[in-house]
Amino acid sequence: MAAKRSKTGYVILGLLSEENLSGYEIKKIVDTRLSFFWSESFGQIYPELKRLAAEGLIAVCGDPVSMDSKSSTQSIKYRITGPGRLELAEWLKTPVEKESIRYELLLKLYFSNTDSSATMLQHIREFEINHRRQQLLFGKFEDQLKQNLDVHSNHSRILMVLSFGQKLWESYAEWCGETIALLEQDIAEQGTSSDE
Amino acid sequence: MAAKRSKTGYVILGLLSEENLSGYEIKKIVDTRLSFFWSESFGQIYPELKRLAAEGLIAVCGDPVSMDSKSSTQSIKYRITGPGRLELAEWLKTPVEKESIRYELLLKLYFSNTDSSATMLQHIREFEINHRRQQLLFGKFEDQLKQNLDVHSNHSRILMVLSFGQKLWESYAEWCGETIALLEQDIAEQGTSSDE
DNA sequence: AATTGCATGTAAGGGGTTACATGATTCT
DNA sequence: AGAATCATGTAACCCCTTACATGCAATT
Repeated sequence: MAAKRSKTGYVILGLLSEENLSGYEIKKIVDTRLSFFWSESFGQIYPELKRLAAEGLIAVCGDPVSMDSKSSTQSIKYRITGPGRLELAEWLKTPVEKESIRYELLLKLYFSNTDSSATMLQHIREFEINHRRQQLLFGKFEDQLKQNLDVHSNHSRILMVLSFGQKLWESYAEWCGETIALLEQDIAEQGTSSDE
Repeated sequence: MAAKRSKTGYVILGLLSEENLSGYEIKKIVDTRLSFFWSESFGQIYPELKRLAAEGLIAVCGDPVSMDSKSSTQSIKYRITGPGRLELAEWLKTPVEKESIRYELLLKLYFSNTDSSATMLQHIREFEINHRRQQLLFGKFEDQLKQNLDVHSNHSRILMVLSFGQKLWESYAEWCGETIALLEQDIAEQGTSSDE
């Protein structure tokens, strides 16, 4: 248990605990499988990979056997080490820090007034579209996961995470529907007075 | 419409658009009324107040009436200016940036496996407790708001924001209940089958 | 008189995004 | 050959939190 490290480090350890990956692949996975509750950028991943390697928690895959399929010569694959697994396990035990969530949409809505109904309507519609896209992905992920339950040893945990996302996104959808209706009503009532 | 400023600036402008406030009061309001979807720290607020004042978007309340008495010797109240209101209105129109949400709880759950069920159970119970506390506040806020509908001109908007929070927190509660049950089941099964 | 709370402020540092730079590989 | 994509890496910058410092006010 080294000094407090950034969350990025644990994401890397966590993903490497399942399979050997390159920085690029890690980024891709985060952007797809974890995207609805996490994000990382290259600017964090690559330096952190070097840091973790320097600490001996991960190591470059030197084995020529893993060069099988389509892996290219320039891609640097890492594997997790014993100390790395320990570090990951240790982190899992530490209390979860309070998440600080910031919804700019709510901020705008909070400070808006009746004469900006049209604008807010537009914002919420956009919010709805973006999130509906993600909502569709949940179904796909779930199907994929249930098809090969044996690939990931922790598939039940992943299903729990997915369930969290589904519930949240359902809330989003519900709220969007209701709020859009309210705003449209606002606009209709306002129809008599001046508007842009 | 000055250069792109931090969100803090708009929070300040938004709150000042309703009433004159000091930095300390702004912090208190954010920590209560906005806390479930936003946060600010003094380190952001005070410098931003000065920046906004320098740009002429807000100004120190120089009310000579309250200066003579001892009421406001140390507290510096600000008011929004005409340009400030314009800037706020301008920002309301700009598209909402994609929120980047990070749930460390989900990260841990995602990387956990069957032999850390007890730990995860603990994490989720803590999550449940923390969020149930907030959930109780929603009711209070709603009551307060409905009692004095005339105080805030934009009470309907605030109700929309509250509704968002309520739906989200209901999802949290629901998910916690289900997931805790699953984990308890895991642990029970693991207890009977001695070891692996 | 001393402690606690109110209120403003600053400095350090971390965490994270963005933009840029550089090659290699693959596709057309 | 040229374009697009893959892949690694770095540097600058920004936002934000934390910790600290200060002084006034009210309380005990």
